[in-house]
Amino acid sequence: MQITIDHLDLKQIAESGQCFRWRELGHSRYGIPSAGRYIIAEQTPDGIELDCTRREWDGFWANYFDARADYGLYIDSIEPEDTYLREAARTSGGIRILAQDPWEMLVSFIISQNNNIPRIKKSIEALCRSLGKQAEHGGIEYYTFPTAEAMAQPRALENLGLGYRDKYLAKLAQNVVEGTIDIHAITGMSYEEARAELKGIYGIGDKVADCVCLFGLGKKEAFPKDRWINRVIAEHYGGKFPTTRYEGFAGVIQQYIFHHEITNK
DNA sequence: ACCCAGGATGGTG
DNA sequence: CACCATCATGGG
Repeated sequence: MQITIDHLDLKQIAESGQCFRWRELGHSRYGIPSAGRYIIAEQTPDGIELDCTRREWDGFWANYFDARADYGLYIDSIEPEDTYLREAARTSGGIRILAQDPWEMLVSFIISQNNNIPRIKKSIEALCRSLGKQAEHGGIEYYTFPTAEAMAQPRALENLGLGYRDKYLAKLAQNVVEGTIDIHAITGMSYEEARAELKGIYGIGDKVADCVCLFGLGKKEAFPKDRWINRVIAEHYGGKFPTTRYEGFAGVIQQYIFHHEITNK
């Protein structure tokens, strides 16, 4: 079905570093898995074309693409004299904050630490291929994201190229299986509560906690600061970014900056 | 061969 | 509080 929507550019989202499992099937055409579902999306002049029903769009994918939010308002709120940010929004204004699976975000962003995006994708692919379940959609074969139970099996995380992060993931998976970590409970928390709870998990600090909040818990006020963002804050904002101006959606602004940086340097 | 990566931890001053 | 070595691995 055809969706008419502005400020949604699949290519920009695919290279925005928030999703690691989109598969490029052709020019501006992607296979997208999420939470046990799968969709094929293609960019059109005034929106996107999806191989799902209206019911599936209304019930799941509209939320996934944050389609009910007005990103024009976010862009228009940018400080007019902030030429750097206006330029970032100009090159990256097609990004939306995807509502992804919290468990997948936890695992993915633990893997992301001190790592580069191509290798993050490879590690996650290896994880899914080894511990996920084989599935098929529209002739495309793929692997689902592994459950905590699968990842908690002894030696399950060996030989996947995860590096030193495997011990964080093993502990996380065990705690989720035991019930020591309750992801559903965290989903129901405020940003501040969820962030504090996430930071208590072995291997999760400020940055990863904010990524999970932003991409997995729908907390658009989260503003993850990685090396790129910190560099921009130092070079363009005198060491302090005015997040209060963008109250409630600073994470959207953060994505414009991040994408603008990694695609132009 | 070298530097770097969507950082976090544990130790030290 | 701030700094700092260390952590696996491989992309560029």
